[in-house]
Amino acid sequence: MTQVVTRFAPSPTGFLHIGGARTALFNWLYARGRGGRFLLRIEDTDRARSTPEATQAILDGMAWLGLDHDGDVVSQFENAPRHAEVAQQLLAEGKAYKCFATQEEISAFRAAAKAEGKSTLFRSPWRDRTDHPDAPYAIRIKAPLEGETVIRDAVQGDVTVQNSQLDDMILLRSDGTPVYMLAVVVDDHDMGVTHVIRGDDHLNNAARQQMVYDAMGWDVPTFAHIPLIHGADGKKLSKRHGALGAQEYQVMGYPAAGMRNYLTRLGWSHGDDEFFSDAQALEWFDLDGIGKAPARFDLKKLEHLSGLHIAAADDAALQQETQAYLAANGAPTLTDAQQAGLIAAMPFVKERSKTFPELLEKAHFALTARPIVPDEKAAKALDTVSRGILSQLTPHLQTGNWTRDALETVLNGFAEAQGTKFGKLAGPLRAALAGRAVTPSVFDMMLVLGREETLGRLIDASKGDGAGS
RNA sequence: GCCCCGUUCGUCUAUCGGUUAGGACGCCAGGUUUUCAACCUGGAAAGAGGGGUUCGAUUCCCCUACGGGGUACCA
Repeated sequence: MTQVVTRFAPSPTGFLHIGGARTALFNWLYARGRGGRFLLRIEDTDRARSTPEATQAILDGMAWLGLDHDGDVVSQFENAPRHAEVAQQLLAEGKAYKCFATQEEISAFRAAAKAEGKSTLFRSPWRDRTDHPDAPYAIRIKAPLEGETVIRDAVQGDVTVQNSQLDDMILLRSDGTPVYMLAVVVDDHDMGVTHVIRGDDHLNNAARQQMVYDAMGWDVPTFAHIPLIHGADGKKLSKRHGALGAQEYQVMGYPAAGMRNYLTRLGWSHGDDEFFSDAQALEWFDLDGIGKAPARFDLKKLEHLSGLHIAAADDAALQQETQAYLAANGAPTLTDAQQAGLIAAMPFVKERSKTFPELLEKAHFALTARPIVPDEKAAKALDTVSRGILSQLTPHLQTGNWTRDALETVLNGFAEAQGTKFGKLAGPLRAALAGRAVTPSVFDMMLVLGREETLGRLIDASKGDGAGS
């Protein structure tokens, strides 16, 4: 049993696309779940469109998602000499030939063929000629004219393409540079890639690529062409569907674990399992669980899974990720006091938040120092009557144990004495302690804050300090 | 134009000839409740259309429709 080797091979022409992120994730899952290797190759042969910034953006996106690769990042462009060498070998073996047709001739042919409604497949007249002129030439593969090529795809099944539908593709351009179709095959072979998991936009091309494998006598890797992700309207994902870049989801505050879970489940299934850990995904992921139909991106479900992952995550890890979220947004870093407050509040805020901005909002009480400035909704809860009640309550909290049970006894007793229920007290208390209307339980906040801070805030509020009234 | 692929609730999906077509998100109605989140109970909601094959089709085959992809000296 040979070791599984997968690879992710993006073109560095922009950020890490959400679809690309999923492709990378599938490759990562497949390799890592089997003790294999996951490689990264940048397809930068298009010099005009490739930029170092884009490469970095892809690396950053993968880092956010926790998709670590093995070995160095491979530059396809740097392998150009090797690609040319393969083309020359094929030429020497008579499996490829020199084509002197100019691009003008070819496009003129195609235009004419199209006008007549005939096949635009270009049949080079140079395939069998030996009377070569002294002129620039491209190297074309000598593809079989008859028969069929079948791609044994792990997701799509056997896909048969008639060889008559394929022409002799160019291997090396007349300027000596290799074409992508040659480069992928050579690189994948040289890198020892055993499983090519990629978008199904490459499915048809796989037939042409297979011809190169065959001509070189190389083993064809296992292909798995996965359907692309579509937008909510079923059309190809584009700008109008919202965020396309994987990292935009980090900026919006989704946890990487939630994103991994969601993306894994999008177009792949393991029975009815919806919410799972990385360990489970690694154990369960397999090619035959991948669907053949394109899936639509659903933000609501991502949000739901994100909430479950935040709730299940380790406090310290969440602390780190929350700060990374802040950094990704260019927000000021947390002070030491805020960090301490956040970690103390974490157990109570994580189970009620779906995203980091929501978590931060609910942790506001632990991130802010006196005097607490209430927001609009909180201010409404701190009217004159409420402030009066809070000032009456304060003395009751100056003695006794500072435990949940003790506090419940005090507050419920106080409410009863006031002829009301604790529910009526909660609003003003919440507003006084957090300056917000949406927070964790008031008891939890009091415990996090401690007696001194709690009393200070209650006194502030009952005096109207910071309330702006 | 030609070629390839796809099509189960609004969405993600299960089903691998025989099920009251299951689950999840979302939605609706209740419940719980100190806000939010979570949670509990119940509900509405699907096999694109048409032909076959078969005792029996969501499942196998064909056609149509719709969607996607490919058809470059782009990647």
